[in-house]
Amino acid sequence: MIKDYFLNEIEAALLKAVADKKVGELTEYKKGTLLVERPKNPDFGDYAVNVSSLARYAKIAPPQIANAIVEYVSKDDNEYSVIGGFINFKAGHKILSSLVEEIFKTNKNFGKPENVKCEKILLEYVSANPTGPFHIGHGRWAAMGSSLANLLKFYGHEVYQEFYINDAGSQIQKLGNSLAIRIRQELGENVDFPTDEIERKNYYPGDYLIPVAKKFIDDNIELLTRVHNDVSKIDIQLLSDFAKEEMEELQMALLENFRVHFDNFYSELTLHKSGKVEECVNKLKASGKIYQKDGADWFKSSDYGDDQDRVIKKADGSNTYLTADIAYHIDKLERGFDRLINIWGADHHGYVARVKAAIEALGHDPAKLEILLGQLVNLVINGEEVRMGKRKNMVTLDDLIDEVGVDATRFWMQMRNIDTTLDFDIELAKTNTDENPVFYVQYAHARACSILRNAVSEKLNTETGEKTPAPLSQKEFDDILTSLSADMVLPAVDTARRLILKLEEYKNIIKTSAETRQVYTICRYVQELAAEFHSFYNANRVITDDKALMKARIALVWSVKTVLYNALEDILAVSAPERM
RNA sequence: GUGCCUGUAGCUCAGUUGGAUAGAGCGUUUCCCUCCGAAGGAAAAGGUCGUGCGUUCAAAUCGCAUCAGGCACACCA
Repeated sequence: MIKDYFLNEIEAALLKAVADKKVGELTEYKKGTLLVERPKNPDFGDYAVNVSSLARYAKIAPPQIANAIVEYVSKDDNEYSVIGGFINFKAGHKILSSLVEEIFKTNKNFGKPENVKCEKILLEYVSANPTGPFHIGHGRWAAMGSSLANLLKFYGHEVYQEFYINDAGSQIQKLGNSLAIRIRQELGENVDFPTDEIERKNYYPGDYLIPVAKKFIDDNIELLTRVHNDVSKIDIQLLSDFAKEEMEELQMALLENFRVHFDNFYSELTLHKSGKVEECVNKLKASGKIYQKDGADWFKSSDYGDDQDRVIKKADGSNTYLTADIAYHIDKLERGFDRLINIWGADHHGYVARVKAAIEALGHDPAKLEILLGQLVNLVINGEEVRMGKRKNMVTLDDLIDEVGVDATRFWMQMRNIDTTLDFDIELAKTNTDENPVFYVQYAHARACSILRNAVSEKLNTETGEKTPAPLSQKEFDDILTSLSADMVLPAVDTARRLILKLEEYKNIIKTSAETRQVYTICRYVQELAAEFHSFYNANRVITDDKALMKARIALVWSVKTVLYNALEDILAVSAPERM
């Protein structure tokens, strides 16, 4: 990266200057104390280093230090200038043109860091209950999680994506009971969900079980005849399982449509059935961190930083949700992953301490578990926030995608920092295309493709009917793609410095984005690159009579197209159309 | 009451382990297509970085306090 190159030059020069005692009283320099930054004012240069922090040891003024360092720098065709305590750096043509060559050589792999220590990562996200359709919040985790997986893989890790199905517990009974009511309604009985608020909480009154009820009736004509349409005679477990499977199918289909591809769906139920939960409880008991109180078994999680102890086995002998979750995380670790990354909604933040506590109590390293807490999504309709909840007529993720499309939904869901509450303005995302950043970026890609098409197409004058030959023959164009050298880019460098620097930035964005798990920086980057490209396009003609210049600019356009495509399609899973 | 997240332009948000004149999009105003996609570009206006103290050469960034909003505080899942 250019910034690394620059820092290396500065540090090497500084060490030489120190050795020659030219930096006041400074006698040693530890690499890494100087930081490269972006000058606020681009006129100063492309990158800068502030040496002021050395002043207290050198006992001379920062400008003197800066000048001393620059004396020792090997400049090549790059520019170095000193303003105050800053050493500014302006990349020369060599660096810039070879960057374009690098994009051509690496293509799909442009920006992939080298020498990454590959970790085997289990990324768990969404993990919804199979009791209903996804709501909008799930969409955020689905989009972010799948893109994070793409990013981490590209970065060089091995990523296994898993969805934990919460298919155990009382909620499944609730689901079965709710389906029973819907079936009875379909069979013509005059029944409905309880109107009492507290009673109603034992049911899922959403409309979504109506089609499930219809399907159940179609599939079970014999059974219904046998019981004379008396639904109460049907085993409730049968209804629960039926509804659960239907919901799971719906969820899985939606995920695929949303370009989210899990490697595994892990059923909580199988965890209980396999005895792993019980095994886990026994191990915890053996560790001596369990005590009895009020007839329940308590885990002393407060010994590991939790603010209070937690029940692991209820007085009635059944396990809590936490118990299964502990067993699940232990199972993940035993499957040999180096790192577990979970995306959880912020409403689950209370669970972080207790799960980590249990991991530690069972002899594993809690630092292996990394939990990304995401703030929730608010839906904004007509400028008003609509609280999301599991209630009737809620807007489902499915509805949202129908209205807005997969591309826009994915982009909007991940364009904000995970720490901030996301306001999803449905009107804005669906009606107002020009306020939609995803269109802006896609437009840049389509425009780049269009220029590349025009470069090899003959032109027809609609008035005279005359044809002018293509600016470049297909062979000339292919030659650029197959054997572009840095020298060929040189004619375009002066008018494209900002664009090339922005392309270069992609390498750094990939690195920091992957290391901090913040995919939204890629959404921002892609908008910035699009803006630079639009600006470049308006200021410079790509297809011109100067063939060398044209080829150089074609190479740039191709580079932009490639980087946009890689970021959109391969990481964000947003389509990069060639025409719009 | 306790814990976590947030507070930056009229609105939505950036601000890279503290650095030069705090940035972008939308909205407002003014320009730019006989020529590669105007779904675009160039420019202007718009700020006490919630507030107050502190740390230091330097604070939107770090610490403390405080105000405001969100989320969570189960032998539910």
